[in-house]
Amino acid sequence: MPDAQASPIHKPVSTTIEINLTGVILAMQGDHPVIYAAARDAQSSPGLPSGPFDPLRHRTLELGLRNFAAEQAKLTLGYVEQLYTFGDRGRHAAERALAEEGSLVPHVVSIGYLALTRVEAGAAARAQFPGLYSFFPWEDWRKGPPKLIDQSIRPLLDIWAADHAAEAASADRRALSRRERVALLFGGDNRPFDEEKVLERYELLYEAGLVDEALRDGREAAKAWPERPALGRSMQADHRRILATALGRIRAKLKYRPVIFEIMPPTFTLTDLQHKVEGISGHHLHKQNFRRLVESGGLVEATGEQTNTGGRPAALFRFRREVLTERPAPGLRLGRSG
Amino acid sequence: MPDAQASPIHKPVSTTIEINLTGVILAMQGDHPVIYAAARDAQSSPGLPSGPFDPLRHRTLELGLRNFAAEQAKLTLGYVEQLYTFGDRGRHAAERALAEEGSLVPHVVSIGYLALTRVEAGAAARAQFPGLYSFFPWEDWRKGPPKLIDQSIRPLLDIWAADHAAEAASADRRALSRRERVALLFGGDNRPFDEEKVLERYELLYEAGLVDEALRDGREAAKAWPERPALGRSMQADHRRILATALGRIRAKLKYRPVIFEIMPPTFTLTDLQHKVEGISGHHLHKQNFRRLVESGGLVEATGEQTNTGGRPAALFRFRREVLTERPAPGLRLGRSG
DNA sequence: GTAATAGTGTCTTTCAGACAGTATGAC
DNA sequence: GTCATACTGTCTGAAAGACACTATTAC
Repeated sequence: MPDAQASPIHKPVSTTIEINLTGVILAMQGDHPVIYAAARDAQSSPGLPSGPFDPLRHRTLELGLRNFAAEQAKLTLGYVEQLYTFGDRGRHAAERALAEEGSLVPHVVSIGYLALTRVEAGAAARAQFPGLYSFFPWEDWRKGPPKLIDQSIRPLLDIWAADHAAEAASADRRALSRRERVALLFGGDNRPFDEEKVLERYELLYEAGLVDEALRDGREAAKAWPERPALGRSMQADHRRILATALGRIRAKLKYRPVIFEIMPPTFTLTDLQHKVEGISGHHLHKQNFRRLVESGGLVEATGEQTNTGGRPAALFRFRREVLTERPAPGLRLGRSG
Repeated sequence: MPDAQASPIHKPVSTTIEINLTGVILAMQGDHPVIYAAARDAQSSPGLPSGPFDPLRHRTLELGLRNFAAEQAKLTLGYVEQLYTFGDRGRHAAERALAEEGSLVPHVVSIGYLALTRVEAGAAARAQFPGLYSFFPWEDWRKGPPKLIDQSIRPLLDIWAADHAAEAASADRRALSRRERVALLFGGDNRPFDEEKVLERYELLYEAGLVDEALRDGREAAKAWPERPALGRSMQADHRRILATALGRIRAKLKYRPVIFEIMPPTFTLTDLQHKVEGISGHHLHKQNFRRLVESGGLVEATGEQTNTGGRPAALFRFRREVLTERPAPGLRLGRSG
């Protein structure tokens, strides 16, 4: 790596760079979170809407993303937020090989975005909106701890951690051992499962060679697991990693910003609201506490109308925009269980 | 990246794109936060360490940034985190003019980073480490509400908000009015000052034409304030915006991650810890509550040693690494005042 | 009535915020 | 002693978390 010591003059960059914009478009179908993802054909993995940023076509990065969403998913996005910029070399294995031989294949840096939208459950569109948890089955704790974790993930990760137990003892004290990381991220032993650490869990599984990232460099892929189970569906390129980032982000954000209402219809029942929040945060909530939080927190107000859907009619509510000006961080300071 | 049906083929991007990496390197000098920023000469505004990402030289984006920090600030960074990717067209006004005539001047997208480091207060280096609050004097509430806000900022923003009072009433109900935004971001009238909203405040001031962003497009610059006061020092390019992002991020992160210890020496007194946290978060803390939080939260442990610096000797503490594995979000759940 | 869904009342534990005090050193 | 800094004990009120109970509809 040539060091131009403190000189502010840099040689022109010798490979072309391409900026890829990729969007996670999240919606709810009933109580289940879904994302827009299309597969080229029945064989290939689904991919998120994406495309190259072109400063001549797109006035800003975000407008570029909105443009791709409109073209590919046929959706006009409302809420959009930038997540993270992924730039690891080897993002596309094929490109990498070429690039290292000095060709001019562009290096790709991708910027991930999260968009929230309301989608009418058109039956035709359903195939294009797979369930979010089909990609991360270990993240759905609404029916209690997923069996997948106890039956597959933890046993395999224990083997993976045992491999390094010896080194860990002598190693750098600043870094956590593999065993500690597994315990921290997947809970168990009275340790809580922190639903926000979606990306960290995904990266641990990737590091252990238990999930595939299509076309990524095969650093760890050689570590063969003869009886490796299918841990969720994979996606094109690094889209599954971007999706993990999105899920972690929105789970965190629910707690201090009223983003959930971007996904709710204009009026809704509190039970519906609770179920959708549970769908995203991935665990059950205590009903009474949820209602208290949401009502006494001034997040919603009754419309006066009611639904009738089988049992006792439910009161309809709407989002109270005024909270935005009343409280610094209006969110659903959600606790656990219920 | 060719895609399924919707918009399969994208034309090759016709302008070259350059990715700029820019780092905010934050340290403490005593109780005061400082950043690395160098000016070319006495006349020009200071700038953060930065440079173009070159995939042939830098294995990852972050390594590229570390490289520029080493070259320009002569610092080997420890903790580094990505902040945000800024891509507005017109990031460099001069470039923009050329690019719109179809020339091949690159469009610049910049990725901001935050790094935390310990710096020995070498007197020689001091000039290169200006105080953080010299760029955002309205963010330092340690001595109470800054007079600048009451004497300059709020009166000017009130004028700016009054300009739009009429439109606001009729306008889109989803958007907050100027008056509401001012009240929300700068507090007053029994509204709290939310110290995390650093970027939002900066952007409001920028929108109102009260702060300069060197070389940015002059959309709002025409709005002349005849008696405009100096609201903090400006920086090169969009560096001040990146700095605002960094300050907002670390103020938020302090509360749920033990990042402060990246800046602390290996052992420290609780008073010193409190003062440094106050320096970053920008307001005073209640002493007893702070100590209770930090000790009962298991964030620190006594070393058994003591200092003697004038008064009663203070017990020395060190960071307890074990919290990382004990609690999901170990931070200083700081309250207000003191 | 029974099943199904909606909604409430209140207790306990935890913890943030604030009070006012005591302890140990240099001089 | 006085000044300066370090440290502690305890009250209060707001919520988070959990308990069990009542209400209104369709059939």
